[in-house]
Amino acid sequence: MIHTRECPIETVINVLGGKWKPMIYWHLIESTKRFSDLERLIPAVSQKMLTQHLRDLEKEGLIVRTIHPVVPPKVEYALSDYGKTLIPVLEVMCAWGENHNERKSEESAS
Amino acid sequence: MIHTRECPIETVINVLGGKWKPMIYWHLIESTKRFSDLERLIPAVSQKMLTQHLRDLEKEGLIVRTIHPVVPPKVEYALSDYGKTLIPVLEVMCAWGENHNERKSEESAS
DNA sequence: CTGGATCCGATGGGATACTG
DNA sequence: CAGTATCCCATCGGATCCAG
Repeated sequence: MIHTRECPIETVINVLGGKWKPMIYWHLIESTKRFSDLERLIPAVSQKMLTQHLRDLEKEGLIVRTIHPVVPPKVEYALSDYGKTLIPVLEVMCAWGENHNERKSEESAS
Repeated sequence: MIHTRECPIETVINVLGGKWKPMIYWHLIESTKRFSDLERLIPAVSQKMLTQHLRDLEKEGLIVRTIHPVVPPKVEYALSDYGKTLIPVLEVMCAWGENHNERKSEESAS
């Protein structure tokens, strides 16, 4: 089978490109979170998008979804070992992004 | 003035998030390019999106647009000094993206 | 608590035609 | 050569309602 492999940079953008994916991922770096935790930590996200983005990240193998068979339902999301390999990438992106925001602030203040 | 500063990772995604922006940027790393060069190098991109993405990248200060007042028109696009600071970020993203694509290829081959 | 289903507006991007 | 203008469709994301 022939893979018309996409540009690797686009790959990263596809993986993190959803509106809330970076923030979801960011919170999971700190620790495992429940669905309701993420809702609380990211108040502006809708249930629909939170669910959808979590499914996307899971499908890419970056996070692990654990269902505890209890009542009421308890579902936890955590970075997979593989997902953790993205952390250094995030840090580099983050550093540049912060600098870029600084730059735009100064420019609008001039 | 208060800046509600966006997540730095989202900043990077906003800057590179257009469908063709990574590829445009990638080609400009190698050397200055004319509009028609980019059209030739990225055959699938429409004139509209190429123009729009180039304007976006210019607005962010990453590339410089130079108009040579000659007939026929000649316009060149080049990375700005500031734009070059993104190169290391791109390389990190690219490395991870390649690995991720590999991983998905293997998984679909199993 | 953790979703799924549905509807709807906003945005992104493609196709085509036209212009200095 | 290097665009601009217009129309159109697909996808994204928000709001709301429903369910195990």
